[in-house]
Amino acid sequence: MSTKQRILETALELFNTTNTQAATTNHIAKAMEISVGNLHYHYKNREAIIFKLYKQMLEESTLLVQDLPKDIVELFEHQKLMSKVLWKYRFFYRELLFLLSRDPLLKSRYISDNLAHRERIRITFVNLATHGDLDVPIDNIYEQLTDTVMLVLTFWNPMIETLGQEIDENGFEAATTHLRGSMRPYLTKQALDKLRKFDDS
Amino acid sequence: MSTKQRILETALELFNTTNTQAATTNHIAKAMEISVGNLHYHYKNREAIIFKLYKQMLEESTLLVQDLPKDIVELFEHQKLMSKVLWKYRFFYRELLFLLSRDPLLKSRYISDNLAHRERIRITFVNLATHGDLDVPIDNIYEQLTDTVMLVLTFWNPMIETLGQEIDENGFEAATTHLRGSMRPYLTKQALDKLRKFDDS
DNA sequence: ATATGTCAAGAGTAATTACTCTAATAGTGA
DNA sequence: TCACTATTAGAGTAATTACTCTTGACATAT
Repeated sequence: MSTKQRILETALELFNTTNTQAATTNHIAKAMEISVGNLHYHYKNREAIIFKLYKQMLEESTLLVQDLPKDIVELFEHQKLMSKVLWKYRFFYRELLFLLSRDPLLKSRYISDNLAHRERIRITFVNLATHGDLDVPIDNIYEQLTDTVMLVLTFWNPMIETLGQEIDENGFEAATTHLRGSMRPYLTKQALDKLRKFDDS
Repeated sequence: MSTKQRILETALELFNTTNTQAATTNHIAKAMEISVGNLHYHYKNREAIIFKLYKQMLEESTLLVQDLPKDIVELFEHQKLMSKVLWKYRFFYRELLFLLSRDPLLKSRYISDNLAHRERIRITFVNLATHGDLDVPIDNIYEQLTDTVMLVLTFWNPMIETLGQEIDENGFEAATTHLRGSMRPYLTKQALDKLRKFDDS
């Protein structure tokens, strides 16, 4: 593997186990046994590493609009994928607001990505209604559910940590359960049937 | 006002406008025009200041168990109070996980407080059901709603910031709206009536 | 009056951070 | 082979951080 990629992996590992402030570029270089000069040859500074990790995470998780989940099962399958990414890059969500306050570029980039993400989630719920999985009595239920998903995706793991529990790869199941609970009042009989089958398989 | 209290206020102001890493003890001292020596006479280090601010915040927000909201209106009134505190100490929730990772003492303290807080919220929902404001078909709805409240209280403001919106004192109204939306499927007619009157007054 | 504790100033410093710079080596295409 | 570019090591450093230490002013208690 290239040094450039190894730097990312080592940084990610250190960021996840400690935090981005404690893991300086000097530490990262030492941990992977290369010189500081070498590290700085590949990445200008730590911000650049974090930014690259962010973009990498984005590539691993973004669904294009045409590939949005069409029904309830696809939605929960997609959430399974997301949970892996959220675990892999857990340092990022742990420190999210702090990181954004230290890097204006990352901040503006994250915000515009996040707005787009929010819109895709909203569209997904409209899709679900169109496909008869969701029964939406009032219009602003879409906003309601969208906000719930945003909160859970971004902050479920951090919340778990504030309750003294260690998070792990599978810990997101609880989040999925929570999301289902939030949607349940609006799920149709058809959707519930699909989910039952999905759970059995 | 005592120097000791002025330090807290200045630190809070700086923490809120930038972040806890950028606001060093040297900066705080300079901002309030006292010497570093003087600042360190009153507080051992920055961690001590943050810890004190945390305890202050706690005092301003904790309800004793006997004073828990008894019905839906008291609940939302309490949330109004909480929203002021969340705004006043917004730096804390912005950086929550980062701060906990840097200070083990704060971490263990916050976690035990938070667990107690969670329990009080759960009890409040049981209270609401007892008073006929909440209709709970399945038992785990209590957990569901408790998790929702925890997420919203702790992370609503941070989420708003990740969508590019500035938060302010009144910004928590949206959070309240969201919470109501989450509870709506389980609110009784009686509760909805109370809320209508509450909104009019 | 003297002693004692409190509060404050500010100079000084060890340690750390976030790099830069130079020089050397390895690889690659002409 | 030679020229050039890419990669790497590691010494060196300016700036910052997070304090400590000494000194002195005041207030109060004895």
